[in-house]
Amino acid sequence: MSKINLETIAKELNLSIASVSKALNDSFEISFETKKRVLEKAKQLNYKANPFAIALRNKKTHTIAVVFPEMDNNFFSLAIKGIESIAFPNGYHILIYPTNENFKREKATVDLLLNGRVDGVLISLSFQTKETAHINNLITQFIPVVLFDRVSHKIQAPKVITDDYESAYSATKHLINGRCRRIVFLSFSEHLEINNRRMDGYKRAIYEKNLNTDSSLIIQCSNNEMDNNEIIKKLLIEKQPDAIFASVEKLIAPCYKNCKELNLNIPDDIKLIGYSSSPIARFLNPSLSTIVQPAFKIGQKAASILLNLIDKKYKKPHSETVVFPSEIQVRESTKNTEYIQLM
Amino acid sequence: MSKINLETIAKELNLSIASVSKALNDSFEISFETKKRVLEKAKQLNYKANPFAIALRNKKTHTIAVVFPEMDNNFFSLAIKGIESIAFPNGYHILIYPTNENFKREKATVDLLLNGRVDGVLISLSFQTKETAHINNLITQFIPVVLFDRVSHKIQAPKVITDDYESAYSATKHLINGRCRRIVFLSFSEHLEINNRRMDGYKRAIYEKNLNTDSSLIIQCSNNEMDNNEIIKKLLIEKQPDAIFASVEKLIAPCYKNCKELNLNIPDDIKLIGYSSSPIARFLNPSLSTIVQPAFKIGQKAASILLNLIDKKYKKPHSETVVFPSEIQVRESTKNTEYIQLM
DNA sequence: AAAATGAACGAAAACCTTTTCGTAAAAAAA
DNA sequence: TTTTTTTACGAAAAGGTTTTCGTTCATTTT
Repeated sequence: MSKINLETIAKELNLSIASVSKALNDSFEISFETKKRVLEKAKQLNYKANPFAIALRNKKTHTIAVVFPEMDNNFFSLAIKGIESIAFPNGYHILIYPTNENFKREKATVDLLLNGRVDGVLISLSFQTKETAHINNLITQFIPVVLFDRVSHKIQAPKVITDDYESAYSATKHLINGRCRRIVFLSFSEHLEINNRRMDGYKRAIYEKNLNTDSSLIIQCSNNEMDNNEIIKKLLIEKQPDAIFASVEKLIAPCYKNCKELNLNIPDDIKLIGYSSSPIARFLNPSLSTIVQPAFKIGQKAASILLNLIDKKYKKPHSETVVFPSEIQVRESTKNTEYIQLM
Repeated sequence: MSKINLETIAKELNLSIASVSKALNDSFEISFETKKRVLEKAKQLNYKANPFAIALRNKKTHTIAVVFPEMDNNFFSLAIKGIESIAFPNGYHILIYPTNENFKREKATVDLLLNGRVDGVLISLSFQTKETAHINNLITQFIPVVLFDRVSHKIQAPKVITDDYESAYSATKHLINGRCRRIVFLSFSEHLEINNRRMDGYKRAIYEKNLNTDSSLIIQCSNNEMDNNEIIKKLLIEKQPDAIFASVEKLIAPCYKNCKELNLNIPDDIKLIGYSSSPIARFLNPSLSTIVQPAFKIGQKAASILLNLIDKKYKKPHSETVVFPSEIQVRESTKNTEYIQLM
């Protein structure tokens, strides 16, 4: 069965290709009669417009790309779900490019997108990303870009983030109020501004209470699961912290694991809080106090800004930063059971 | 800055468009000298080939689609990660189409793919899908399709699944060995064959031990979180089961929740096991016994079969079914603590 | 009745690339 | 030297669509 195109329909109806195209696009130049005939014939022949011919001609792909660090990550899954909830109803297709937290990979994919494959790009930076020239290239080529969550001030584009400084400050204060004095901050990537905003929120709360002026309780983690496991085990033994603040979700599991192995009771011996988008944090043992980002909303907002950018809905060059509040959910892992110790 | 195309390069070098194209594609027809000049000029002008023109001309998109039920789902996230690990190194782009477990949505997206936007499609059926004509349409149009996890025998295409019957049988036997007699099976979608394979494995184990001949302990769940919560609460009260077997991950959280609310101790009062791809099942309270599917591998295998299909690597019409084994991980939620009751 | 307007459609260019086939000149063979 | 082969390149078609600009014929206006 050979391919059905406009010419096929045109020939069958003794029309020109132009008229068939116009009829299908409901142009005013075509009579009602003819439109009807064309529509019928198109349906009868099961005609499907070739999306590449359309994209080539119209310079519009109706496709966006999402470049993000990690596929198996509750936050990004939810964010992409939010993106999709905006993109699909607006007729946009979504290409995904997980970078696996790898800068080279991120740069390679962004470079790939310079050829006009997509109308716009949503990006959340990788663990390793320190320079952002590759992304600025996109912008230079007039490809709309919106950053979300892991953003950089070096990129002049709209950004959608959460109140990282404030939420980290609150979480740390929550720990301090729970009588914690040696609070470890598990830092993720020192290059990422989101990490530093969270760390600054932590530091602020620490300094406010004059807890420890040195930063020996700020622990740099890696992106490697095994390494992190060792780092956390070592820290539990050497630093003797009374609380851990995990700046990203993936650092939480090794905390549970090592506390269990070292016979450290959460929350009696050590309290634990962390950023998390897992729906089952409340069923962990003990249930985990979390800072929850509105991942779905972040995705939605980022996507809708991107679509507006694509459709040139903004008068002036546009690079607002939208900040969503995170929510702290207090559970057992930071519960104060001091009364037991008093007995 | 106007768009750079082959013509731009051709004019600058006093060559024809044809020669430039051939040079860039390293054709034997072009001299080494000329190739070098073209390559240099292309780099200098920052030339990027238009992917749509190429796709139009070559009838090859280097893009695949993944149609799957749910974005925020550990299994599918991991499976897509596996897909990506094969697709990207082979130069394929990935379009994602979550259906949100909705049949209309699934059909609409599959219909969308009939226009040749992609070279092939990976599909995992939605909760609601009972008929598969839409997918067979794809195959009729010679668009390669590979099914994974949630497959249907009505579709003649390669399939990648797990040993659902066997793993469900083993899991049920594990519960029976733990002295469970009233084992509830939480069925997900009665239309999905995967659900029925798992249910059959459960039934087999039940019948083998002559536990209950009626099927009143097979509980049909929905895709709605609130509904499922009510269903499970009701079942715990009315059926008084001593074990629950959750056929999908999303039914596990409401089990924990309602057991806690009804003061049912897991595993003393009631045991719990379920299919899950969550990395933190072992940190739940109590830690969850799981049946783990090799989600990443499933994605990889499905993708590599699809790419072979696209490249026509198979001599004959190809519709093998690849079955991966699942792994049962026994943890506290099914631990036998009978000795406590003996005391 | 002549002129102006409007409705309905077609020809052709443009979007950018690849590939077939043809051609000219240079090199090799006769 | 003449003929054949090889090397290196160009012209043009094809892939499918949209859009601009004509053109024709019917209708309305003066």
